[in-house]
Amino acid sequence: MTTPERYNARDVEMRWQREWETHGVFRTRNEDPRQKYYVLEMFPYPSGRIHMGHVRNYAMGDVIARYKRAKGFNVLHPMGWDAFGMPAENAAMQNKVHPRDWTYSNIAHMRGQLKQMGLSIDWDREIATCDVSYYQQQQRLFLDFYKAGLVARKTAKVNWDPVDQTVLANEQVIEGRGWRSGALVEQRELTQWFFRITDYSQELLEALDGLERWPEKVRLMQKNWIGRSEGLRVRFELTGRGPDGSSDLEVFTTRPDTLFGASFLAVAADHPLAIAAGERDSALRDFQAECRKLGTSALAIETADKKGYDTGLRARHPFQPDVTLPVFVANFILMEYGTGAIFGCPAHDQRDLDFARAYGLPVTPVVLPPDADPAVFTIADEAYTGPGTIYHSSFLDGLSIEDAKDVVATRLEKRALDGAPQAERQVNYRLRDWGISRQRYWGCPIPMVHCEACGTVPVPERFLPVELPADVSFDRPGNPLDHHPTWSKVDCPECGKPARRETDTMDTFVDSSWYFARFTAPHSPAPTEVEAVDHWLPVDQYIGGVEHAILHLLYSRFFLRAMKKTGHARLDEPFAGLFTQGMVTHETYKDEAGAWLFPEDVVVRDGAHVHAKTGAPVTVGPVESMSKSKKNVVDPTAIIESFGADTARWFMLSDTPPERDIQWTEAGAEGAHRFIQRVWRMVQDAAPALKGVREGDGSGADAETIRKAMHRAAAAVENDIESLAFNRAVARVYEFVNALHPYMATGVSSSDIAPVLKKALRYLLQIIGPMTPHLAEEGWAALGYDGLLARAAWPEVDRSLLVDSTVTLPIQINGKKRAEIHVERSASPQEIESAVLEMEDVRRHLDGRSPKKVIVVPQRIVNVVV
RNA sequence: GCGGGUGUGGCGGAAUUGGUAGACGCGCCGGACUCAAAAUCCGGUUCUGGCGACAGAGUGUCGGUUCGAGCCCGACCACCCGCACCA
Repeated sequence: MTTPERYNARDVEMRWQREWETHGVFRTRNEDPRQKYYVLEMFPYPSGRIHMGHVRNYAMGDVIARYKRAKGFNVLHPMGWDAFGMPAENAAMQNKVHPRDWTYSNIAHMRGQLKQMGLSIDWDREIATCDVSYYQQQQRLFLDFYKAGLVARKTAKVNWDPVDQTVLANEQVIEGRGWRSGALVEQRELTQWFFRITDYSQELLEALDGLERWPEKVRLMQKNWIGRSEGLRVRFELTGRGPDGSSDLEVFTTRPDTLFGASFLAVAADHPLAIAAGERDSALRDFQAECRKLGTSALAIETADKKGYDTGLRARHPFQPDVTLPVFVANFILMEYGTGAIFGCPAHDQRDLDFARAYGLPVTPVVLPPDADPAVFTIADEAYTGPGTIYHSSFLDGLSIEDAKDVVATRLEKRALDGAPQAERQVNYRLRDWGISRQRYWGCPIPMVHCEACGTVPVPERFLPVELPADVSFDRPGNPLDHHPTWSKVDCPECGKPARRETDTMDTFVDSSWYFARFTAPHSPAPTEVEAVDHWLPVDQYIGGVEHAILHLLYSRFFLRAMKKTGHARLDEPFAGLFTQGMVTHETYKDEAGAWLFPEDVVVRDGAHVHAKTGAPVTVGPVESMSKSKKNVVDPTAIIESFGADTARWFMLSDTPPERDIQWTEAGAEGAHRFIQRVWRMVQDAAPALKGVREGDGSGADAETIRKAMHRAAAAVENDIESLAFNRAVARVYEFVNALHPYMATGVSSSDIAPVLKKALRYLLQIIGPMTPHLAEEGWAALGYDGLLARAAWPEVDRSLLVDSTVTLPIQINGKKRAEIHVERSASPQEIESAVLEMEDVRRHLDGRSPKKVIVVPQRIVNVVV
């Protein structure tokens, strides 16, 4: 046996990457007549370096892309950059580098890193959302949406960071403070641009049912986020005029059946009625200020007492004219939901109960739990929200909750108050319109102009793109576009008089809401080419982190609908199949002083973790997802340079199911590398002898064994990749290699085996091709096959070899396995039964007893019951 | 609080969906090769008892259905994730 030198992964990988590129193997044409397959991984933010999460994500996507290509599909597998956003501006402020330069140099570096991974990407379709050619099309979409009534400008409460002088997204507010500045975030009323996503609430909800290849978890999260609830808007007549002149107060409720249990009304601190009342009551104003200050963090909500302020107003109960209810301003009512006002039924709502107890309001149960005694049933400190029968409720007595809701609604709908129905059935959603205004520089400018005479005027298409100015400064807080001396000065497109350009830019989630469509015709002078969108979408398999379960995935679903409405697409749903992969984790390390340590600074000596340089003891902490703050990160480049991309890819696919978190370990990486070396050695050792051999079936029992092994491996891996069970596919490859291994030494020179051995090695290379493409390509060439493996078809599977003609059946006696029997696959139950009862082992366990029953499941099991 | 998920050897995890629990990998133990080490190769590795054939126990806990349960049903425990004053 020859002992070749070790496999030099870096040389080999670079060589094949060049080869693929020269031959344009991964370039995809829209006109290709083969069936299409669109596989997409969520595109990265160009932070500067790829991390292990990217490696995992893109390794999975690449397996699918290469596999589908081998299966004869015309595969679209593009890559781009989610390139706008705050980090570029932070870098500009900290390092005096222009966001554009910072971003594009990051992209260049990361593109190189991704190419090192050997991904089968059509780089001709690469896009960055900060390219003018991209964002000008986005401006066009915005204008079309505007014309179609999908854009609104309205005033809303936003998180305002007083130090950075900018709006922050909810995710950027941590414990009530700006994530960057650490300043206490204020709630401000600002006029902002919105997309009318709520127009599609019902549709987005209903269509979730059709997304069968989405994780149930994500569909549920979206469903809860949209938050549909059916209820009733009820107007309560005030006994006098409200401070704002109103004569009634409208509340929203999902429990009209409990109306007879109402003991108060409450409105939000920002409710118009409350604001009007506050104008003549300074104590109320203080209370309102206190409410606004109240944090929205989980802890604040958990611990905050229910507080209220009696306005002195009284409202009439709709069905009990002589009963009046006090109207409070309360700290637990949200202006954003429903009408910003409720009626409180303490007996059947915990918050209302807490409130009622605090203010001494009556607690009247009106729903009697099943089997409860009405004479005894009382509410203590827990509201009753379960099922039951209505009582203490006049004409509703004896009805079910559902029936009572309907009766109340029907009665109040028919009754007029000030000439309008007193109540109206209403479906309410939690989903809010999508505020897209950001007071930032590094984003897509909103193509609008504010004119004193004409109002808000859209920029005409012929003036697009509205380009970001290059000369901006970051030497003071706030939006650099606002500080720019000339940029916002523009003539009104309608009247020609001096006007002001909109200086808000779009939320970066807008950029990522349609990039998947842009990939289908990335160089088009229009946002999309409808034919191309039609051809490629929906994405057959989308892969990314579950952290986007709501925002990005919901926005994209809305966006494609909006694009359909404006003629840029013809379908509703962007992603037919969604897969959310787990995170990459690593052990954490701390030194004696409690400071975090990088994994490369930690070594194991004599079974103990110590600092690599100082030898000081190191504490091993819990395994957590890789993060810079805890320093438990491993740089993919370091791994690729020492072990090669195939090792990194193989590791990421091995062992752990792709939806779960995977722990990166040094030992695991070495194990993966060992496998790469093993396959390489196996192929290289065999290649000289096999190169001239003609593939065939071989003859004899060993050849038969090999043939079965290869067809089974191919069938199994195919099945595993189709179901995204990469860890199982890996295990099947190991099994196959283990099965082949004993034959390698002598088989290559045996005329019985060599032909089938060669074929088996070809199968092996084709099977591992999607996962470790460089290794496979190297072996393909070594064995003398023509062309590139990357272009080769998936091996054909002979189904007849997948089953043996004989089977081994376990024999249980009273459910315990006691023996096995080898029988023809076709053996009849009767034959098996009599053979089993003859067996020595069986007789011994029967110990003279005669079986009560013998259960024979053909090709499965035999169970003898005594 | 509401919703969802997970629980299998020392570890990551398999188990054709009710039919041989622990595939495959990591780790560990032993052996071969070597002056030695690395690499590689061979063997072993759920636990308990036994030299052994073998026997007993075993998939978070308790109970149930079944000839047969990791898988189905009921009750519970632990951990993880999402949402959360949504009326």
